[in-house]
Amino acid sequence: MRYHAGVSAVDKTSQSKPPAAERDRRPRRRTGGVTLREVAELAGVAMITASRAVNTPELVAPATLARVRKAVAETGYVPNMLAGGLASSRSRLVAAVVPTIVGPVFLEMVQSLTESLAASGYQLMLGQSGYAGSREDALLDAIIGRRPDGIFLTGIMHSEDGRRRLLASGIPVVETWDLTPEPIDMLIGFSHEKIGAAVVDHFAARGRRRLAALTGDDARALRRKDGYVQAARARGLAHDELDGLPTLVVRAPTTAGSGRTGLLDLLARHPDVDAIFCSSDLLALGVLIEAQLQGIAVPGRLAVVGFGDLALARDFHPALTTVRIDGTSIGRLAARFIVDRAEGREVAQRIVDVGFSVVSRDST
Amino acid sequence: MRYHAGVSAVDKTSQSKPPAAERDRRPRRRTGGVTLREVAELAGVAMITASRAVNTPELVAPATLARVRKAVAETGYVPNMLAGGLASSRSRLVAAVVPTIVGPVFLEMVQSLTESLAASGYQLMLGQSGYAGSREDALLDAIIGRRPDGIFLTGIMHSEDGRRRLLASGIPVVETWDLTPEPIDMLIGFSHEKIGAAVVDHFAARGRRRLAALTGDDARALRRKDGYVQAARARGLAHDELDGLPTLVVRAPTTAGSGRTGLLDLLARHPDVDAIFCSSDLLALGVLIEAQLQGIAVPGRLAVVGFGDLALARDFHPALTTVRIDGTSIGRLAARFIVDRAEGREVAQRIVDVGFSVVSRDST
DNA sequence: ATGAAAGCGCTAACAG
DNA sequence: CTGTTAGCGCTTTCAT
Repeated sequence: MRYHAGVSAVDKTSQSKPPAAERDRRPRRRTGGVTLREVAELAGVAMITASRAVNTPELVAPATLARVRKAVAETGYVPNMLAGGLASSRSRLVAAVVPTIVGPVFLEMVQSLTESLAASGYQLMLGQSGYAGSREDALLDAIIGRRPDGIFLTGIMHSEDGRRRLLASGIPVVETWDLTPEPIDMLIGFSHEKIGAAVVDHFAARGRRRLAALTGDDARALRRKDGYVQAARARGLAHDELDGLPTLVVRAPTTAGSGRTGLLDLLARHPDVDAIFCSSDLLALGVLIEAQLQGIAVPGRLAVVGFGDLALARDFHPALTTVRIDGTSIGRLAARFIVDRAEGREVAQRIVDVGFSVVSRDST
Repeated sequence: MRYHAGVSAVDKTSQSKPPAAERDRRPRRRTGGVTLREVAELAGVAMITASRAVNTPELVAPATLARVRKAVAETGYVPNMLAGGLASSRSRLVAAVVPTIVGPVFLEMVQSLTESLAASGYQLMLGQSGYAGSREDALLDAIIGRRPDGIFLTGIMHSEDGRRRLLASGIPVVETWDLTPEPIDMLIGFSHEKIGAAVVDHFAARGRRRLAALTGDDARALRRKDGYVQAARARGLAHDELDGLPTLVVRAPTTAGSGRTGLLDLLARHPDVDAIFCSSDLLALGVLIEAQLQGIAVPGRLAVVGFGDLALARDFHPALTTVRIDGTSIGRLAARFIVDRAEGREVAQRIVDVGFSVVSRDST
């Protein structure tokens, strides 16, 4: 349509008022949405007043507020939070990093985090690092570049470089799902070693003497296994010839399929095993499925404990004894920590051990 | 008080001197990070050149590029994408709305979407609408306000108001997981009715005559059930006295627990049922568990079909026949659509029916 | 290939 | 309670 004049035509722009759209002088992009300026003009107030009406209505006189609200409704104004975030250094964005979203263990946590944040007007950005943590570093730049008001990490950040960059960014960080004496910033976790020990207690209390472990090969699962083996040794439950316990390590992410084959493997090598601690409920479910198929009575001849407390663990037959982590609490607490920080409040307790529970059901 | 005391958390590379540090005129906040200006100064180029070196290195002379890169490395500069997004109207953020992240059906899709987007430098924002869709409207403002480069919707946006706002925002939208002749913008889906019909075919081909349905009460599951009942009627498989089929509707989200009680309910009322279509794999797994407990042979006396193709469906015994949706493809395709749009390319086909497949296993 | 100027849309700092 | 002013950090436009 319009040919961009732009050339010649000196046009000193006596910038008095918006010229009648007759000639565009310096064409600059306009995103095209309704802006606060238009709302303010329509309401007959200054931009900042319109801004206050939207963000802190309690600071605005009722009559003014009503006029601005009317203008907002008429124009369909939606605040540009990118601009707002830039001006105020508050993006109201929180980044979460999970190894993978598939695989049910972290879901409850992410769900609770999303909801709690949404309730405070924050939005979640999701990043997947992969179990290997390979993408973690690239993710970090993508995340820090968005200047989120908080970063939620599943697990501890081990890479020195990652820690440094996170620290340098000045963004509040919550590490979760593990414990360490030196978190980057805040920490909400539990002890994987203690879980292993608690499972040994559970088995021992039920008279099991021949413990075994079936575990995924990710770092935290292996630490649970180590805690389990240690505790078994301490109780004199270790196999002497093994200098430990019969253990089978399978590739993460774990599946019921590897649980099924894992059981067969384990029994082939150690037929007298009478208790298995699995590093995930899926693995444990696989063990239960295969045990049933093989006519191995659970809990009669074999006791099984899982990890994660899937909904299915309760509904299975036999119902699965498992270790429960309260993901909902972790998510909610993390959201509170981050929002508190973002709004300038001090977080009283920076390291929280949320613990775990062994949910005793029919499989033991 | 070690971290985040306000601005500078680490020693900022002994930068020579912030110019004109003494003549403070009007104090204004500084977010405290390294900015492009500092990089440019250190490299001895204009800001815009530094910007080009970072974003479009092919437009910059090699020597200049090297100097800028060095400055970036020395300062630890991370571009502020909020500022960049504001200036360029390209946030490189994509919003995804799912009913819930818990409940495994959408996960595969979200995972694939996240990864595909990340590969193109885009980040996912996650929003949960709840099955009722109640929060959908509030979510919409939160999303539009962030000016994402694309919006991914699980399901069709039905609310007129929502459609209007989405349209008005001018943001590319991908609706998924369903079909409609009039999508807001782009659509990647499949027919729930046809799924119901395909399951009837599957049962009929295996000689089943007494079909039943066990279904969650969310809209799409009910449409699958309707397609199922219609097709059964068309084949003369309907119960005359019921004017349809034995059907039990349970509250979403569905669980194995409701599958177990559902089976008992259904059989109590219709003992002759020989095939059940469940609206989710979890429900179907519950049916399998309870059937085994009751000594009902599957598939001998009862055939069972699920929906979603959980990993566990394959590993169960008997392995579960189920309807598979290729969430990975949907996610990948959606990412491509959105990125193409964001980068100004035209999307050739705006409506895609990805279909589904009935994965035949031992439960039928 | 590089640069100067002019904002993107909004809010923090002061005044009144 | 309302307004003025000056940017947040970056990229676009136009000009070398």
